[in-house]
Amino acid sequence: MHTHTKTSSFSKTLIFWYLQNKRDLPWRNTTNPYFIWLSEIILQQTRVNQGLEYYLRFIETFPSVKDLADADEEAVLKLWQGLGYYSRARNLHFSANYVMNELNGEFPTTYKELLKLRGVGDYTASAIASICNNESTAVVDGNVYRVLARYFGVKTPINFSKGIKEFKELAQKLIDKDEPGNYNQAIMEFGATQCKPQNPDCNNCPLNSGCFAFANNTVDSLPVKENKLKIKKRYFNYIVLIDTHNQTKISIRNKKGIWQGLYEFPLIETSSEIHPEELVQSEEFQSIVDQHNFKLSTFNQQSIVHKLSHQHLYTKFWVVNCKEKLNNAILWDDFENYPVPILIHNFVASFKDNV
DNA sequence: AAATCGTGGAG
DNA sequence: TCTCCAAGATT
Repeated sequence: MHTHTKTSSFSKTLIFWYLQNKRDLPWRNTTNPYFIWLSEIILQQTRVNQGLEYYLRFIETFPSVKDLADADEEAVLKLWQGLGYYSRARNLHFSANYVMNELNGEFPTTYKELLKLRGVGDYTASAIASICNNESTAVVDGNVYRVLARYFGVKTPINFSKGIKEFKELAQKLIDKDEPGNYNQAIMEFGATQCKPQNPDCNNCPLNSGCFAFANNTVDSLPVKENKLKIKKRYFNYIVLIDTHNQTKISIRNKKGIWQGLYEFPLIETSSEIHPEELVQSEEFQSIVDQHNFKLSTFNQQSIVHKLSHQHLYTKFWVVNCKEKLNNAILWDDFENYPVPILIHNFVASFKDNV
């Protein structure tokens, strides 16, 4: 069989499968580029089940790109809370303003113009352009790597520039130019529900007759990913102040790194777990707490290990009762208005239950 | 160009 | 429990 015939039937089979098996998802009932953009940003590195409720909340809260642009960045982060990779939310808000101010409020639909939006890379620009503008720009996401690596037996590692380039070129050859949007969504949906990472049902697969990995029994080892992720351990000590007026103190993370733009309790980071006496005597603690007017009680003897993709945060929440009214503090009742990492959110939720 | 950015579900 | 990894982008 000639390659052209094989690739053509590959794409047609995918689209045929898709039209019969696609899930009914809200962003599949529109080609409004603003909505498609929202869905694509939300779904970056995020499962459909996790992103779905966020999408519904975002289109309800911000029905148009103008509504999003007019909002405070903090409000966008608050709506994003719990979804992770918070730069997506900040870039989303920045790009909404860019569309309003530089593009006269008209959301772009061409691959080239979409790439200019902060937070929109090759994948997202390809997705929106194919769905909203019928452009033959092939998407390459985690699903596409897997489907192509298995079907065509591509063993190039997918997490280095060589593999990224190679898979993009292959995907671009395969795209159905008559219906690029359907093709792109088809191969992703196929990867998500049929050609799954683990235990795919290969015996009941419309593409198994031409699949390299199925024929060679290498489904489990494709795609190839060279993972040398180093997990760093960090030790966080949050100072949870409680004063005589139902107040506490929070601060914003305004440096680069994790959780930029989110709030947290005053933080003392140490190089290892620290004893209460040592903590109380430290300069940092004394700059946060008035030396003569507090009583310390640890909330958790055992550190809470909060696991990020490449950091493990060994966290203790040190509850400190203050005997007078704090300055520059917020009411506990206002706490829920601030965007916070899920680690902080969970602590406050359990803390409330225990009081 | 490799490291860095969250969170949660599945097996 | 532990590992993988999910509609990636940025630097």
